[in-house]
Amino acid sequence: MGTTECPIGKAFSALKGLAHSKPSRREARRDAIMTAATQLFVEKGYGATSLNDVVRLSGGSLSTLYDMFGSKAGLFRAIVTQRCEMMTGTFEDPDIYSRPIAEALSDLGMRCMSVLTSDNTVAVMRSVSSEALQFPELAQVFYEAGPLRGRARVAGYLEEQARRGILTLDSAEEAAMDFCQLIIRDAQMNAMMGLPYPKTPDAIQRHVNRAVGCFLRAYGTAVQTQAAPALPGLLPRMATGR
Amino acid sequence: MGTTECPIGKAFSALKGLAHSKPSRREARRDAIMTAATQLFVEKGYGATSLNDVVRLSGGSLSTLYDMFGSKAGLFRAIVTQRCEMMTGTFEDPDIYSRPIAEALSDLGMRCMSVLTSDNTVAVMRSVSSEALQFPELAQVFYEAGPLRGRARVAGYLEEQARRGILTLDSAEEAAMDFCQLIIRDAQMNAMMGLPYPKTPDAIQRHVNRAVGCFLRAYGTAVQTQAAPALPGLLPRMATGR
DNA sequence: CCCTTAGTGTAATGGTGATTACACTTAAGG
DNA sequence: CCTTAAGTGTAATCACCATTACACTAAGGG
Repeated sequence: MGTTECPIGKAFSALKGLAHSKPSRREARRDAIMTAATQLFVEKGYGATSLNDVVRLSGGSLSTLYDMFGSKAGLFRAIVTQRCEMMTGTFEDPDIYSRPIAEALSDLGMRCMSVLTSDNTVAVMRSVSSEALQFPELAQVFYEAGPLRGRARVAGYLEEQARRGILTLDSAEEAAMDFCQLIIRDAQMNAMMGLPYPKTPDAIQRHVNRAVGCFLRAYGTAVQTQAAPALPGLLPRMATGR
Repeated sequence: MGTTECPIGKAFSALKGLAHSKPSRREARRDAIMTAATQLFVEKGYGATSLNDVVRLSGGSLSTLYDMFGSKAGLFRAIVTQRCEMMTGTFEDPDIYSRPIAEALSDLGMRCMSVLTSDNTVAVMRSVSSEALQFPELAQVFYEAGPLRGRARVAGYLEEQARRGILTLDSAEEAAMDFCQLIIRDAQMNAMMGLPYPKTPDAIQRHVNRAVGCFLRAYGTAVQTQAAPALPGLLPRMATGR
């Protein structure tokens, strides 16, 4: 069809991912290659995957791959940055500010865990750290897309709660880090190394609630509380500022 | 050359069961190869290091290398397990039980950080996670030598303090994990990825104190005021509003 | 001095895999 | 239908590297 012929538009839509209606052959090829390559990199690792493997799985031809990505490294970079972008945005929940803090934190915590232990993220982390020596730039890309952004979101929330007198903090960033660490714990590292970590929604929820309890004991504005903060029972207490 | 008595080398060979006095040429060769290989694996990664590189650096010959380690993978395994063993034992300090808790925890925390951010450990972690797909057994070796042992040590200490009524915990293991995470934070991950993390003793000390404070707020047995802080920077935050 | 054993050097062998070259086939606009 | 450009398949090219083979040297005990 006589849809846009402009090559610039094409390049643009390639970058943006969506834009025009035309899957434009090239798009399709590109996607197929990236999908296949991602799968293989995840399964066997970057080093152990040959481009012939990729092509065999994606269909199409080696020549096209080179035409599109320039080199194996280029393909790798494209995939990692693409998947980093995917990680972003899972933290959005405009609703948290209107909910009781324990509930909101639990929600943030669950999102945090779900992002961090998703196959995609684990794969990215493994790739990035594995190839950190060959592709140092990617660590930066990952850092900005993941930890930095996620933590900023948490910090923003914590700061607001501090303003309301519900939390007591000297630095929202520091507290946000603590929060994230308490949530994540060793799940991140274990996932990367193929060691076990909590996987069922149930186990995760239980773990998150525990972590939230711990965090609130450390940062909740002091009322002399130590009584077991089973999550639901934790809510009422917040009414009295200090 | 240098066949003069090296007590350390001797102790090493004693470990292996061959208690005989000879540093035996072979020992020396073995050490030289492992040292060289370690350096290269750390610098360039396992995949990017060729055995010829190793031999070029260590002196000696490829044949001997094969005679001793059987294959590249064998050499890798030998190195990783050796360095895992090195990680163990840095946590020993029989003295902690007699000191104020904040001080003891700070000490544990410092040890923890120093083990975790040592070049050696970072290298091991990077190697293990990089090659997790090819050598899944190594993850286990690492886990038992590192996190498991370290945490057990911390848990033991915490348990005792709970018995004394200084801490309140439902599970010493859980609390120990929380402690370790608060200490380590993202230093571990960042180190692996080549991103920045606190390096100067001063920065580390400051960070550890902060983390210990946080931990004690969460797990210290509740009294109106936090148990006497023996460390500067550990002062209770209750007083300081913002 | 001879023999054995461990260690050395060098040069195959064999395989793998990134990258390129090239001749061929589509797709589709004009 | 013809032309052009993109996409395809296959087979080179070129390196690199683990692994092995082999002929050689050093050391030390007898």
